[in-house]
Amino acid sequence: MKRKAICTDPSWSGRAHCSRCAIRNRVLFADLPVEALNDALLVIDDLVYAPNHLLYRMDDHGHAVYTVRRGLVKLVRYLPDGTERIVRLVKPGDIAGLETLINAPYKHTAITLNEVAVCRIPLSVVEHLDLHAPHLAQQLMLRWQGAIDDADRSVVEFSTGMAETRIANLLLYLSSLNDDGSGFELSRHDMGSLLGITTETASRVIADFKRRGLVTELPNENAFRCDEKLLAKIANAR
Amino acid sequence: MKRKAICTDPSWSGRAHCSRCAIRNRVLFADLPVEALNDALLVIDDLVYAPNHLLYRMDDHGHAVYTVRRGLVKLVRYLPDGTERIVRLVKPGDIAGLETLINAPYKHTAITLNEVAVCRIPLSVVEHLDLHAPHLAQQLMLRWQGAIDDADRSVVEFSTGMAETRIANLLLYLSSLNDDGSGFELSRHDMGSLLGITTETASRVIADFKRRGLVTELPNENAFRCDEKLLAKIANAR
DNA sequence: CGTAAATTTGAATGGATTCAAACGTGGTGG
DNA sequence: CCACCACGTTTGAATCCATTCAAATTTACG
Repeated sequence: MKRKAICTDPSWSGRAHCSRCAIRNRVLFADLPVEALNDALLVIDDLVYAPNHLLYRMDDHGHAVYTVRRGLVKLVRYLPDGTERIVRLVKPGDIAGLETLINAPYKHTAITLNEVAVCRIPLSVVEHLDLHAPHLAQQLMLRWQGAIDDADRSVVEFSTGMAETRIANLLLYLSSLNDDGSGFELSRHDMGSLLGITTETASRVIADFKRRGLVTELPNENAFRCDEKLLAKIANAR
Repeated sequence: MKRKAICTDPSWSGRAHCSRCAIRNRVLFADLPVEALNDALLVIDDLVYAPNHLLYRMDDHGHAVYTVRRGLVKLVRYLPDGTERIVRLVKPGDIAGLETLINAPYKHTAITLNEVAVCRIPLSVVEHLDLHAPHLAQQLMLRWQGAIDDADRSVVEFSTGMAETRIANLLLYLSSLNDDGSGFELSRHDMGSLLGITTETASRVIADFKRRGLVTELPNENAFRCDEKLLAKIANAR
């Protein structure tokens, strides 16, 4: 049961996020006849997933990309011993599964961390638009570069130095994502597998930060209010 | 003093590597009038740099991308304390400085590791070709995805687990690059800053590998012959 | 041949992991 | 409503691994 094209439905509540969408943005919109756009967007699904839901699995060859509208998605690889390593996080405005555009199978397993709202865009839509709207290539380049930036951050900020430094960098990053201070909480386990440290170490450092007043817990579970000045000091120490 | 367009000079010795070039490949070649191509390629420089030469510096806004024809280039970030962290390696066929295509300043400092041969391609050439040869977009996507693959590798294989595991993964990767076993040697210091460990630890592990017969030194300096079976065992252990 | 740089090795320290147990919280069923 | 269980977090103690600082050794190079 396919719903109607959400992007062209003025009553759709997710409309506010479209300006961040690689497909439906001002530049692209201007180029295309409205009917053609509507045709293409008709098959875009808007989906809301519960936390810990599998979006796609590594090595599957998918036929869709996912633009995240709300929440966080983790891209993970499984190490030879079975433990999971989070390669990077996909935040609102990012696209997961870009590799399908070059006809490669998914290179990670994608799992929601929070309640996540995504637009599922079939490969055929992107290819169709690519022919009729050259500007899409530029938009896609932006997303691609964004993925590289995030990957680089995983190396430099999240996988380098002492556990304290990594946690501080992570907290600063997460709080840079949310203006209001909600929606981007990670379990100690996920922190660990994103930072390349154990769950216990993540817990110890966070507990220590709380005692030192660097972070204060919000009524919201696992949400923090961060003292950005002091955290930055830790992140840049040594 | 500009030399003539190397790509169109049949006597050029680097011609064999052109098939791996994003700009000058079969698909692209077929689409374009020869004269237009020659015009565009005229300003492409082929350059050979000594080891440890700076290609570009982070935060500079450049007007060129570099396709590597021979050798290895390291992309580094400098940590707050001044130490360098290698984010990833650029190998033959890869492009360094892709971020200039979205008009962003360079996101790393690029330094040659070996004697490196590159083609320096001005941004204007790429943009010019982009208009006249739509297939270039697909080629660029491939390079972009390649960069992401390498960044992911930096996280999963080079920044995760014990020092032994990381070194084993690195040696396997390096030996997968060279069929003949030459050209891709790293100093202990560079190994360390790529793997997120100290120079001493890198040295200790390599020395241990040599004693255990996992690698044997070649007359070539810092070049190894690896026992891939045994190294894979170490990389997948635990 | 002699000096600078890179590699190797040693010993002590420090930090993270491991294994274990205690604690808190949410949800289920009696 | 409470007892109980499952699950995530916290804490502890011992061990292991990597770092640090230092020195010895080798290699590169003028």
